[in-house]
Amino acid sequence: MKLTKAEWQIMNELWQKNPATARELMERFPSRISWAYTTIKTMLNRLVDKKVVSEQKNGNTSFYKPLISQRKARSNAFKSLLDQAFNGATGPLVHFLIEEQKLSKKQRQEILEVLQEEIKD
Amino acid sequence: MKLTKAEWQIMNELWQKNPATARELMERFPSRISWAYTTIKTMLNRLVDKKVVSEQKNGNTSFYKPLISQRKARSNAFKSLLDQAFNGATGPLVHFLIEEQKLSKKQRQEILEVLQEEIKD
DNA sequence: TGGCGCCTTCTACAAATGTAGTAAAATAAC
DNA sequence: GTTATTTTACTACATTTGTAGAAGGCGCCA
Repeated sequence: MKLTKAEWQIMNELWQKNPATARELMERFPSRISWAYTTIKTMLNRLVDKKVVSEQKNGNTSFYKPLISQRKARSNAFKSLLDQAFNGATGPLVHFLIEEQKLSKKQRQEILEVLQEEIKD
Repeated sequence: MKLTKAEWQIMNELWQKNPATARELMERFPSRISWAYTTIKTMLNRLVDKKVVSEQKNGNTSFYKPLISQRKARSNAFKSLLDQAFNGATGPLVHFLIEEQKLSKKQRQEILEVLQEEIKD
């Protein structure tokens, strides 16, 4: 299930506050995102249509919950990027990651630690 | 400059064969992509509009060239993913990469080496 | 010199995306 | 109860994306 940019913004909050109402989400958005309330509702409706989010009414108000995990969504997005831009190969991506100085020294150090941990087995 | 999925398919070939005519690109596409010739032309036109590709006519025929490097395009795409799905943090991505077993042991080892090299300074 | 085949430019059109307004219904506040 | 506030459901509309057909122009061969 492919999420659009705007949908990601919604989902990113929804994963944090789960379940949430439209207004709650609205309030949580960083100030750079200033959508009309109805815009958020529209997005949520579409996400419900896409079966990415569930809607549960309590009285007149809808509560929304993510139906896919952030992990899963990330996995999908990651895989798309890989297929699309890196010909499906992790190798080039990783090389790229490293060579492009996308990583600060600190980040490298961090990864190194994770890796060392991982590799130990 | 954001590329769409279809645009990536074009660009992926164009980076390989540069410059290329629309028909050349068409012939290079893997069989799973079977676009009408005019579809390709449309995509190319849009890429030219977006200033991602240049068009040079030789007689009646257009030759196209990428105006951005594959590397740069990848960098952009990567950064978008990072912002969108990983809150801009490389850390989670890498964690994810590792945990999801996207990386073989060999790849991990390889990265480790690169990183160690890098960090030494 | 009339076709044939290929190239180009224009135009088209449905689906997806971003963004919201309106009106009516439900709820809260007095 | 009446008013103010919130929420929902519907509708709207421009842009972008995916996909391509139609029509006209040019070179080449019979």
